[in-house]
Amino acid sequence: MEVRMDGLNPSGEDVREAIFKSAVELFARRGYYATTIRDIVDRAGVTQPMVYYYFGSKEELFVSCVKELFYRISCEYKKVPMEQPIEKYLWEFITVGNDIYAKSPESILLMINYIHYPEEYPRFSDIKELVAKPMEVLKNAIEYARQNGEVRQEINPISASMTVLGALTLARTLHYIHNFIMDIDLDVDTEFVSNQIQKIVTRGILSN
Amino acid sequence: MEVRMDGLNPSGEDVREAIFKSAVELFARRGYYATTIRDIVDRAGVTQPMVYYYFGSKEELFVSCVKELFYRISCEYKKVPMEQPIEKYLWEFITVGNDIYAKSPESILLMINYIHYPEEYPRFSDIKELVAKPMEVLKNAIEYARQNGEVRQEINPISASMTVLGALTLARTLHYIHNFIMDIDLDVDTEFVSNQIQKIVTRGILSN
Amino acid sequence: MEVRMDGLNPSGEDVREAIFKSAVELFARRGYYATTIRDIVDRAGVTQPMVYYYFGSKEELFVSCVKELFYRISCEYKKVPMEQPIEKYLWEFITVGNDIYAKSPESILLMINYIHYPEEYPRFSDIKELVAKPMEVLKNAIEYARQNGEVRQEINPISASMTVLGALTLARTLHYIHNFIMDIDLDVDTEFVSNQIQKIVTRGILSN
Amino acid sequence: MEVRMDGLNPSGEDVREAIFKSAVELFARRGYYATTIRDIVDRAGVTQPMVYYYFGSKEELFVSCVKELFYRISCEYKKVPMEQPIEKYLWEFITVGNDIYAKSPESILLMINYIHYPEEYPRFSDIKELVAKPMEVLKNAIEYARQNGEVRQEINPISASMTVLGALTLARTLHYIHNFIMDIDLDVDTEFVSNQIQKIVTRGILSN
DNA sequence: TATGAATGAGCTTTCATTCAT
DNA sequence: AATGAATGAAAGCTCATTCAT
Repeated sequence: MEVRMDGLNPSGEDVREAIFKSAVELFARRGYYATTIRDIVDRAGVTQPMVYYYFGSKEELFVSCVKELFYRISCEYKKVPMEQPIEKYLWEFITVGNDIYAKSPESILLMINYIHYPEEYPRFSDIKELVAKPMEVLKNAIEYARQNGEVRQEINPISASMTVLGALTLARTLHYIHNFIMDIDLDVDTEFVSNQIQKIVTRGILSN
Repeated sequence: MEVRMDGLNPSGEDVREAIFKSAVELFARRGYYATTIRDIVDRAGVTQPMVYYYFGSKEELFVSCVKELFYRISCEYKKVPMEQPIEKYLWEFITVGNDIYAKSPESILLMINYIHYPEEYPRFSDIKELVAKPMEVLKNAIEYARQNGEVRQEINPISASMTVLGALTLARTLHYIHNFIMDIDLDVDTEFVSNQIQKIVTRGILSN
Repeated sequence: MEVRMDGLNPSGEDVREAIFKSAVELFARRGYYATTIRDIVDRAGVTQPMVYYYFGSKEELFVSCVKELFYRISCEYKKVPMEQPIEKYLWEFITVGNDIYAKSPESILLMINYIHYPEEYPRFSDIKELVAKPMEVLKNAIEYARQNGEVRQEINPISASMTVLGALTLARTLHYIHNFIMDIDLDVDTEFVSNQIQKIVTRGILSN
Repeated sequence: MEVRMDGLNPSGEDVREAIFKSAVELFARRGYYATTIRDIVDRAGVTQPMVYYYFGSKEELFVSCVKELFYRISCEYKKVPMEQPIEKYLWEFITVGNDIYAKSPESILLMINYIHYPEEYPRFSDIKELVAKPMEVLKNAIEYARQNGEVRQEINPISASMTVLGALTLARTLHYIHNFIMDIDLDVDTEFVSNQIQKIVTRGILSN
């Protein structure tokens, strides 16, 4: 499997890419079991055996998607510099997630779902560390601020980061449901809610 | 013709109950599509047609489960009295959820999953209001405290309740994954984390 | 199984009668395999096991219906007196069938279907002679008229009776389809068509 | 890559054809509901999913069969030239049907059954016109002869054609039952009976 | 007589996957 | 690198029938 340096895809890689994209969207919206290979290839405009040629099986295709997305977002999160007030850090961290969600809600959704679905998705040990990465990045930043005395001692960094990510997760999910699936009672403006979450948590953890 | 005190039919309702219980557990852990009627009846120790006799179809069985669980937890949440400091209210609210989770994690999981799974589960318009209920109960309490001046004016009650519920949701899910599915990196002590969440949010929203 | 002399039915026989009636209607319209025991008992307002109590099985219920109907119509046909011009006889014979069809199209339909459906219905050797009876009655009348010189020698009575019954059968079926099932192109006035059939066949077989 | 002269796909269309043939035979003999997909594929020597690959569903397979057969026979009937004495026309018309019946009784049976079975078969509006076609062809010929004065004015062409087709239908059905299903009392020689029917009807409708 | 509850067998249909080309 | 055709296994569901009362 030849490694390519450029961003362009020859006809061959186009097929692979089309499958990948279509798979992410469908796995995200419908889940692993409710998504069929036919759905994926129809949307991608390719034939069924191509999935097996490029990815080996449905499961491997799924793993590829999840890994790739978790890897990408971890990278983005890591770019946020820790050497700044935790208040600002938090906001930038949240913004990174919001931007990705805005660009392709499915990417975020797939990750959310994967976490919130104990057994629905196939679980693979080599995904473990990837799944925990984003939360770890945030935890490290809060820990760092706590060592600086910026954050109260009694605050447990992992719980704090869980609070932030859990809140965002729910907000984005409800937003998605409201906008794309059904008119549930809660209309969520992600921008505004994100801001509120940041305010609440910041004040909740700051020292003075 | 044995007479029973509980109002249930001698054997009839037992079968129904067994199916229900087994369905909640499996739907919660595996999701709707990955759970088969055969799985459910095998675990319940009954035969397939019984599902159709008592519930009509897989979908109706699922709806029954979700409705019932959302209804039950809403009732519990509503019992928490609003006429007390928001700090205490929050703690009691969180405790109610934790207790249910402790008793039957699957019940909570199913509700969590149902919310976090845009299209995986079948969606039914008559579930809408039930799904939104728990969050509404919490929102009303925060709104009430805000009108009392206990909570800062700039705090938006819906966002605050989303923060609480989202955080708890993620905490419980990670706990479940860690304990029941796979040894993911984050070992979560729900008691402790709940306490932290309550602390952070309380401080984050209180007036002074 | 007590034999009853009167036409009244006690509550017991009511159930049996209700099942029978409902069965005839449904078997006639939907056929044997497309009619379920549930359909029958629902329409009859009784419970499923009653069918087995009174008739033993679905098949036996069906046999009862077919036998009974063929027997009844044979009796009616036999009442038409042979000692009259074949032209008049034919008309009376046709009229008997039309009257029954008018009163309960399903009775006639069931017989028609049973004949025209080689394997759809279960076949039972003891039904054989009953099925052939109506045609035999007509055949005998024509044979009688032929011996009298009223009908041409070259006419084969069985073929002639087949012509009459086949024509009537098709007419009634198309009438039924048109009126009860779907607006097929051929609107059939049974009275008028019967008259035509009688005219054509009479002239077709008469001597001079 | 073997090239075939008949335009059919090497193996592909063979499978399709085998399913079609087997379906016609079984639907004709047993009816729609008593025929299972398993029966069809077993007889055809193919696997179950092939039915869905080529026809989409049991119902669509059935529709294909009925449509195709009605279409074929209509075409044959239309080939009989109207510009000849109605006596000869009738004979040729009858012969066309007899030939097809001789070659594959099931084809004719399926059409007969479809007409004589009000609700047993699924009914589709787009089959309506096809079903009425053969009778229309015959009706037109008789109408034509009537305008020429060959047929009496008081004869209604539609009733006359109903007489012919109904008679033939019954004759063929009884023949089929006698020969293929059970030894019913009426042994029918289709050739002879057809001849009789033609004689009776011809004389029945002719002018002088 | 009558019933609510229960069942084994079998139905149509779909799925992930592979083969021959 | 790509495809049309094919398949074994299993899904959701229904049916005629029976059991316990």
